[in-house]
Order: sequence, then C-alpha cells, then structure tokens
Amino acid sequence: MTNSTPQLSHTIADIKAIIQRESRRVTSYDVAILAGVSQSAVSRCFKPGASVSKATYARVMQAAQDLDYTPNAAARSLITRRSNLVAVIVAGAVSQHYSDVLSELSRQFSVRGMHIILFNLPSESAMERTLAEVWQHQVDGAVVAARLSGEQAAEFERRRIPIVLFNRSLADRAVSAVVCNQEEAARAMVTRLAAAGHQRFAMIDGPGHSPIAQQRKRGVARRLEELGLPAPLVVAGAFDYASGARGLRDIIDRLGGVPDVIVCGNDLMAIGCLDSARHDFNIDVPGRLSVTGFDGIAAASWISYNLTTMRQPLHSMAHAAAEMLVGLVSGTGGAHERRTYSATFVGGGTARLGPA
Amino acid sequence: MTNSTPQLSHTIADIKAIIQRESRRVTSYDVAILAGVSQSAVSRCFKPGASVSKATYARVMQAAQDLDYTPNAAARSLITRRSNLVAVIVAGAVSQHYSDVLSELSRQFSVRGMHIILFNLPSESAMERTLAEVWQHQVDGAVVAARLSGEQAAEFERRRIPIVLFNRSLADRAVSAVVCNQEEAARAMVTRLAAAGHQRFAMIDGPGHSPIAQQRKRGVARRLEELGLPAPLVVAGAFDYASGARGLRDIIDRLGGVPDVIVCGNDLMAIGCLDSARHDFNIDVPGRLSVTGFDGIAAASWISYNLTTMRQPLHSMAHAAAEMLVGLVSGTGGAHERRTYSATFVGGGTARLGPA
DNA sequence: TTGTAAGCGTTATCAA
DNA sequence: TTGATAACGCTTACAA
Repeated sequence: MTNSTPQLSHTIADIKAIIQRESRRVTSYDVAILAGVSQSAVSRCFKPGASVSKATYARVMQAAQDLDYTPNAAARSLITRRSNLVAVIVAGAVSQHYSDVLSELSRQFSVRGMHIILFNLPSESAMERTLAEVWQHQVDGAVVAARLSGEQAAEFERRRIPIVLFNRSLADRAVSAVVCNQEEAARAMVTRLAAAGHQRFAMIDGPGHSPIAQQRKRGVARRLEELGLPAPLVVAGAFDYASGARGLRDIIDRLGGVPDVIVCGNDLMAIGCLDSARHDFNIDVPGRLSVTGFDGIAAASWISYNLTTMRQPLHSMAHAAAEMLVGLVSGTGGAHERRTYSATFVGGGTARLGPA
Repeated sequence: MTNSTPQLSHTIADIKAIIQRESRRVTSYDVAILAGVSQSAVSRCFKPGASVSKATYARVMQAAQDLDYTPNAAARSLITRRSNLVAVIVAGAVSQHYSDVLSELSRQFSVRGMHIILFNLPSESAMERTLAEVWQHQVDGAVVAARLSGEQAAEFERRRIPIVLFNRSLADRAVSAVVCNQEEAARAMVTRLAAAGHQRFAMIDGPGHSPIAQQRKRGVARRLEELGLPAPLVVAGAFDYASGARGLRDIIDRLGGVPDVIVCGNDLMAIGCLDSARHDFNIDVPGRLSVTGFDGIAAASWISYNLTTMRQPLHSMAHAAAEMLVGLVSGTGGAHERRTYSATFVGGGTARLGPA
C-alpha cells in the first residue's frame, strides 16, 4: 500500500498532525496541499479581485476553513509594504476625553480593513521614544492628537507615512489636520455673553502647554478687546474637575467678589467651578454669576449642570480624520488638507443670556 | 580615480540616494554596508544580549543613526513568531467607561515593549468577524473585555494565543481572568442599606446581556432574601444616563410612590436617577429616597452627586491584567489564574446610612 | 487560469 | 566575535 498519489493521502487530520508536530502555523502551503493546488493559487483566493476559477476558489476556501487558515499579516505586509495598521498617538490625559473619538476612529478604520495601534504618551515629552516604536511597526499612517514638532512631522514625511493631526496644528509646516476652530468658538461665546450684558469677565485657563487652551484664551481676550470691554482676569487651571473649584477660589480672592461671568477653558473645569460656586460659596448661578465651558461633554447636558458651552463636533471630526487618512494612505487623497469645524453654541442654563 | 575600495566609496549620501531611487526602506543591509560589517552583525546589534564587540556595536549604531534605520517589525515577527502586539478587544459601549483602563493597559504593555491593537466591537455579535482579524495580526496575546463564547476561547487556546478576560468570565472553561466580585459588591451594598433601615428596595437593572448587570442583580436579590426582606422591584435599564430617569419613572408608576432605596446597576444610571428625582420629581434624596450606584466613576464624586456607590479598583485590575498577560506570553506565567478584586464601599451622601 | 520562482527584511544556525 | 546561508509566510511577475 504505497502512496501512488501522495497529495491525496494527505487528509485534514494528517496535515493538522504534521503542523502540530512541527509546532508551526498553518500556512498557505498547507492549504494548497489539501486543496491540491499551488501555493500561489491559495494566495490569489485571498486577494480580492484576483483571477481564480470558481472551482479552484471553492476548493481552496474549503481547505482553508478545514485547517483554520488565516493569512499572516506580517508576511503580507513584508511584501506589499502595507501593514493595514494605523498609529493613533494620543497624549495621556487626552485619552479620557477622546474615548469616543477613539471608538469612531476604530470603527471607520475597521470598515476599511485597517486597525489601530495605540500609542498612549505618558507625557507629551515621550514623543521621541514613541516615534521610534511607530517606525518599527511600519504603520500605513497616523492620527496624532499630541504635540508634534515640525521636525517630527518632517520625519513622517521623509518616511512617506501620511499623518492627520487631530485638534492640533503646526505653524511652520503644511500638514493635514482636522481641527475645531477654538478661537472662533471663544469669540462666539464672548459675543453671546456680552450681548446679554456681561461686562466683567474672568477665565479659568487650561494647562499652559495646551494649544487648545491658548486659542480659547486668545479668542476670549481679543473679542473682549474688540467690544471695548475690560480684559479678563485669567487664573490657571489644568482642565480637570478640581481646577474648577480652585480657579473659582483664586478669582474670588483676587477680585474680592465674583465677576459677571467665569469662562472656563473646558467643561470639566466649568462643572467643578459650578459645583463649588453653588455648594461651597452658595453663589446663585446664573443669577449672580454665569459659568460657561467648552467641549460639550456628556456630563454638560446632565440636569444638574445644563451647562452653557460650545460643543465640538468630535464625532464628525473623528470621521473626517479617518476618511482623510485613508485617502492619503491609498493615494487618492491629494495634498495636505486642513478641515476646520465650528463649535456650536449650547444655551444651557448656567449663563444669563437674556430673551433668546 | 577608480574605486579600489568599494565599500568605502559608499557614503551616507550615496546610500540614501540609492534607497530613494529604488524607493524602498532602509534595511539592515544598508546599515551593514555603511558600517562595513555583515548584515547579521547589524541584526545582532539590535538584539539585546547578543554577542557583539564594542567596536562593531558602535560602528553599527552610528551607521544606523545616520541612515535613520529601524528594524522592521513585520520581518522580525515573521521569523521570531512574536509580534509584540497585544489585542485589546472591547465591546462598543464599554470603551467609554474603560478609557483609563485602556491607558493603563497601554502604559503597562509599552513598558514591556509591547503595543496594543485595538478591536472595538460595534456590537457584541461582531466577535466572529473580529476574531478573524485578530488571527491575521498574529498577536502575542489578548485582553478581552467583551462577550466570548467557550468555543471562541477554545480557538485562542488552539492557536496558543494566551488571553486574559477583563471583568468577564467563562463558566465552562478554565481561562485567566481579572474580575471584580460584583455579587459580593451588591451584597455589601444591600447589607449596609438594610442595616441603616432600608426595607423596600427597587433596582434599575443593566442591559440583559451584561453579565455584570446580572451578577449585581443577583447579589441584591439573594442578600435581600437572606435578610428576610421583600424582593426588589426590578426595572430595565441600559447603563446610560437616560436609563436612570426612565427607571425612576417606571418604579414610581409601578409602585405608586417611591421605595426606600433605588439600587442602580451602575453610577451613570444612578446619576440620571438622582437628577430626575431631585429636579423632575422634587424628591428629597437621601431624605425620602436613597439612591446608590456601582463603579465609582469620576462623576460620582462630584459635589453635586457625592454618590453612595461601590468602587471597582479598575486601575489595579488593568495593571493585573497586563501583568498576567505578559506572564502568559513569555511563558513564565504558569497556568490559568483568576484574580478577583473586591469593590470598596463609598459612603457618599445619597443614601441614609445612619450613624456610621 | 494556473504554477514556478524570486523576493520582502529579518532572525537563527553553524562554521570559521 | 563574525559572516554565510537558510528559513519565516506571503505576493507578484512571468511563463505555461
């Protein structure tokens, strides 16, 4: 009983046993043997739009299923030079606020057969080290929601890895970005508040290194100046809940009383400020003091807060970022593009806005 | 002026030009040529603990830096069968709550030179499709915070990919997991409430498919039974803010009044319930009605809420999950281990707890 | 439509 | 310590 037809002697169990014994992975070779075709035929079956006959395709797919075969992404990426991997680089604290941005990015990329490698910077300064790891993984592109220097952006370009900045920009380089116009948002907020009669503005700022905080602060200051109103009292904050209460205390200390309105650098601080004003200081908000935020986070719309704020269209922005990056990766995306979104005013109930 | 010593004729600029022209990546070969050593010498320089002379190492590293060389992870993983990639599989809604779990996992893995590929399930049912993508990427392990069937867990085992379940478990299989004892937490909550005199319990449940919701519900029901108190009125919820208000309304409708306490399936619903009770129904909490949650999210400790809840040690749990998975991947981790954490009681101010 | 064979960029083995 | 050389598992001309 010799094997006159060796390929037929290989049953599913045979092949599986061999693989087990050699403790290796199931390869397209194994599938080819089982299906009685060449290895390249197997490869073609897994490439959309390749030329394979219906019969071959069926046999190969059956064999692949029998063996639990899945193409090896590493081997594929080695030859195609496409990893179908996208780096998402976020700075530590950011990831809290951006969790649904991450979900949306994940969904959008996954629809296009791409997946996210997450690079979570412990601190903004860890970028250099992180980039070294990014290069290793041969990502097809990157969404960057963290501080990137011009030189670092240049290195992406040199390596031909397209990037899309998320709510960040780069003064000295043309680079694709999706941003929300923070200065415009701040100006719009001031305009509404001023129109409703607010005159004495105070502001709880975000961390000094945050460009978003800077832009919001600048927008507030400039618009006030244009309107001929006094410059705002600005106190420091860190974008977290505790900063809101601390900021309020600082403002009261410095002013010896409350201003007409406290414009907070983000919603989280506004909520902290609001809670402290009402419960620690027994201040009537909005009766005696108006409090506003930026972002439009979920908690801002909770009944207890009903915060007056400017909402960033984060979902749309995430969608756009994914779309742009996919365009750049596949080469259909043209040149550097910058998409700017506007925040929308959310009336809320923490500011005296007068008859609407 | 002929090139009598060809290898010396290759300057950095020469090599870079060649690479540019052939539009390929910088390889260890290029570095080898520039450094005047063999390709395998270069490879060894990038392998920690390999045997290389100091002089060779220095020359190679200099050349690598000159050319911006980084080892190609795909090629490496092909031969080593280690991708240094870990899949983190989470179900859509979960990712909101778990954003700092994700941060912690990312930090822990990154310290060990591993990175996270994110798989965000749009719905719990998309697991099959997702797994197919997981196999392709040859991940070294996976943290699963989503519904996994016994068969699916078995497939991980067959492929020798270690997994750690996060706040999930599997009845019919031995599998590593990090969990918080939800039933115990629920029982502890009921015990405290009962001791303080609460008798009529109502509960806003989580979504039916959530094991966490089931365990919390069971804990509440069983402990009440043990204490000889009436079974709770249970209404449906979906773990979101709006469910809290809806649940409260349902309870009031069904009861024609308020119970002594509403035990909510999580903090988000408790906050919604609390807001609605105070602002829609003008109910004194905790004076006339106690409201409690589970989880210990950031908002629970905000002044406006100061929620009575059971806090899960998510940070420690994430740390443990990463540690366990790294152990399993590197083979030092022993067998299936299950680490169970206890939630801690947070007194808060939304329940009448009597003299502490 | 199919099979053959040459890479892709590493690591691992084994002499030297 | 070093350098040839053989994998790793795939895609892609090219020839049949």
